[in-house]
Amino acid sequence: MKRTKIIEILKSDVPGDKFFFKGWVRTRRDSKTFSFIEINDGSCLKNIQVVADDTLEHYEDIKKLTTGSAIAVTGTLIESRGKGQKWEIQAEKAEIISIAPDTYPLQKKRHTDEFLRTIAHLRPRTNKYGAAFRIRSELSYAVHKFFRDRGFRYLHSPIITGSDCEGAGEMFRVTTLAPDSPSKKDGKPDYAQDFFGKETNLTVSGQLSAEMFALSLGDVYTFGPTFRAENSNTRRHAAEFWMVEPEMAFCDLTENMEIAEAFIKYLSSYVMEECPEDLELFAKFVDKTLMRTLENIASSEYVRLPYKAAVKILNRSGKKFDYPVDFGKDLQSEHERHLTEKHFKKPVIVYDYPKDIKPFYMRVNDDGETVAAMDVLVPGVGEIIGGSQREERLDVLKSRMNEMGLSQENYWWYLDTRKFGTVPHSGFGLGFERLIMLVTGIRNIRDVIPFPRTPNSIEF
RNA sequence: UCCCCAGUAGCUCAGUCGGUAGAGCAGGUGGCUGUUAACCACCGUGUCCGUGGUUCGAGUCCGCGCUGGGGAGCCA
Repeated sequence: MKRTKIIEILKSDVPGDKFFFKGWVRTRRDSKTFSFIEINDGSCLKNIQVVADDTLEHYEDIKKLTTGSAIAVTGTLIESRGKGQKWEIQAEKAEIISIAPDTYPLQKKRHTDEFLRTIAHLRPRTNKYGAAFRIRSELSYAVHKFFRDRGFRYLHSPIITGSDCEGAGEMFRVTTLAPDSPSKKDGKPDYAQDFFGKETNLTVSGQLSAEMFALSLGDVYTFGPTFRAENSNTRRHAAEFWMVEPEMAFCDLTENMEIAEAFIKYLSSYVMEECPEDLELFAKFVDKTLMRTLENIASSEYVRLPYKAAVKILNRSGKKFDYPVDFGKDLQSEHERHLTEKHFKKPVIVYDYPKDIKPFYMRVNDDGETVAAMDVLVPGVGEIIGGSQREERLDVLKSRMNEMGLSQENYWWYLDTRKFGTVPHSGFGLGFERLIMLVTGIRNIRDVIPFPRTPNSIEF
């Protein structure tokens, strides 16, 4: 008999069908002449309750089934006589696959997130983490669907990069040189002897690649791992995370913001539509305001706020900030939080930032002091998207690179696109983990990625 | 990297004024019951994070270190 997943069994609308299924025991309750076994196979949040009578073969062994054990069951679907579940399975055959010893760390009670992080290899077997990672999977699909439906092409940008400065923070070095290699030059590793013949790192962004392809295929996006060697110790940062980076040709900042807003709205609607059961768990146990937040994210008009206007609002707020607000200074977390959580109480897109605090590739505005940058700020998570219209004018781009001390030689291929058929284009980066935090209400990035990499932490 | 907080049984925590550690859950045994984090009775459990100090005496006070968490910066 073919195995059926529990999610399919529970979709039944008539009793009487015979099923064969496998899973892990979540809990067992014994009665005089039979035993209730709740089984979960990870296909959905719900367990299926199995009624195992003492007339079954190996019933003595069935009574030894502990939480975490694995079992295969053949039985008939019947309407449950108890409360709490519609269906249950009257077992005809129960075959024990393995018994988990009583040292199994997951118990039938609530554990702290901190403890579960120490057993990251087992935590997806809990309701909460199972739900989080099913949602993560569904949202990955939704990302592809959103872009594909709009005619975007999916680009695999490289993980190893030779660009010595992608401009987004500290990088992890990639090398095949032995640590004690004698091939040193002026006390530094002699990269000419290295695998690629030059210094290489893990990528901090697929943007530059995406620009090249946007200027060829039109609309493209990347979706892959990204690495930052920053010594960041916060609940919002990881050294390895996944980023979605669309890049659009013939697209200005306004259209860029429209796509960013539509993207977040699509993803939050998608998860409400496709993952109601898993979402309900988070609304119940993690964040009581989650559904209201999601409705807000999915259906409110996002505020468009020039940086200068943001500074004005903050200065007039009457609120004492730890850091002063002033043109030319970047907005601090406390400022972003005030705008999105207190003042507007919904997502806010701040744009046209001072050029001195932004990277070389952002397009200089006509005022000469701001660039066409935008950040999407959401309540609770903060910055979830950062993007810009890219500088397409060769002369302006070159002088910006000079100002910032970047070598044009290393970017000859990047500059080529401004030489040959340059066009206005724009793009942004969305932190995928931050999106999952937003839609689940989970407060720590370490709990939305299977095996988190953070400073001093890479056990799994 | 900086600031703040925490570390006690397998897990979640309590521990008074400095006087030699205890509860729930989990586990074991028995009972009961179409049960729902089942219930009832009984049973065991400790490098009190490590290290140095103060003290007659330290889980408790002080120094240093380690680990974890929160906030800040960096950003997605």
